[in-house]
Amino acid sequence: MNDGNRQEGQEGQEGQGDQGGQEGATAGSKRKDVRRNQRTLLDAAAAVFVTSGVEAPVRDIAAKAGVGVGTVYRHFPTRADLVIAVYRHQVDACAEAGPALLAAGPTPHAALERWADLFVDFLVTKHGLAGAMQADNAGFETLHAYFLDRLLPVCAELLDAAAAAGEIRSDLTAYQLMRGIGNLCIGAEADARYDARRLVALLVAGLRQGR
Amino acid sequence: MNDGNRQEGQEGQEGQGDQGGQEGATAGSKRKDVRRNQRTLLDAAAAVFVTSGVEAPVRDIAAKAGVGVGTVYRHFPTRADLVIAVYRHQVDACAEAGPALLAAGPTPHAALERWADLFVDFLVTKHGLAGAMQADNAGFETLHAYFLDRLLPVCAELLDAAAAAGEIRSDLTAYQLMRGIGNLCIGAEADARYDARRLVALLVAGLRQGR
DNA sequence: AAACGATACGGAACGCTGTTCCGTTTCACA
DNA sequence: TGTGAAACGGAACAGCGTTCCGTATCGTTT
Repeated sequence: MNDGNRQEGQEGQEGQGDQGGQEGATAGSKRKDVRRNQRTLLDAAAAVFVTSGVEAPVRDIAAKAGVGVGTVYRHFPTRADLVIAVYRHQVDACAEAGPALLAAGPTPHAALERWADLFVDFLVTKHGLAGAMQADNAGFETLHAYFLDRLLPVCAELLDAAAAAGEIRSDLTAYQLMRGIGNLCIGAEADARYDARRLVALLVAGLRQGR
Repeated sequence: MNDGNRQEGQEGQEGQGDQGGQEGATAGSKRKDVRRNQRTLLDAAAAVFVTSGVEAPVRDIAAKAGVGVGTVYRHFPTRADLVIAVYRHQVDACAEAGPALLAAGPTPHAALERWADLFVDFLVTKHGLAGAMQADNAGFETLHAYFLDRLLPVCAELLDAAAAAGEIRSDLTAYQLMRGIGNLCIGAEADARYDARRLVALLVAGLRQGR
């Protein structure tokens, strides 16, 4: 689970459905230079995110890609759009893992535990992503919205299943749980003394109390 | 290297002990204007923190106090020192509440729950404090260190007592719990759908599992 | 009281951000 | 091959934290 990103699949994202909509600028262009820059930019961003975190200066990404900053903003109107584009399929994979775990796991609560671990692993391996995903983070609202759109239904499904099975108390919203998990992951990659995974496990365990 | 020559020898009180640290830089000055500005600055900062959060621009604080930015930095070498000075008393109160709750509460775990509530209430009512307290937050290391210095022993005491009483698992460090609580409070004040107190309670409840 | 030396003062200036703007270049199509 | 539309680069703008330094003020000394 180390590398993860790379361009793997960026070229594959044909962008047919694209419910997010913000991808309009970078869909299928007639011009070759546009497509090339788009791809170069995504590769450069992925590389810079790994070394400098998702809050790396836009100029760094532009430099790494060998383009001007204007080009970055033309392709990705906001930094969040760039982050989304880079991590889109990993988020999707996380979303798709939900139902699979629910079907496979011994109990809904076990599935929830595993799904949480998956989500945590994703967040902590992307330098600064958890922090950037914060709701109040100016300029990253789109990122926050994307995570919610994609993962909230999955989280709700797991939560509902566990509640229906009588395993957990049913009065915590999926939104609260998602934010709790996301918050617990903030800064985890920079602090060896802190184990986000552990705390998230504790939180999920806490859901069982007084079921 | 560039020409960033510092001239030392101005701040004469560096070796002065002052460990627990009253006010950081400017304790008892001979000059009247110094003391006056110090006070004005603290009042202004407190007011601005309430309205704009602890990450408010230094210029705003200076303007509110009617002084130049240079004055702010002379009194409080870093923004974190200003934040610490403003909230010191409340942090101290929180630290002192720990042993009191332990003595009063029915069980150590109940005391831990109440203390966590106290800490959460403090954090969420100070706009942005939880985020600023983050370890990786550049320029706020001092703040992080102060919270740790002050509250970690208290948290450890509560945790140890609960563990000794057999109420909780004993393999979570006080540091991890503190960071977990702090993290869960991030952005709580800006999001009505999110209830940090609730999630922290869940986390603390999770400590009981498998005791 | 007046002059003096120390030091605090204000705010311009610096370096670093994200973002916008626009003159110039490149591309696809005719 | 010509041409117009679109993308390009990067200078420019705005806003941040922080530093620097000439000037103003203070407490002391004569």
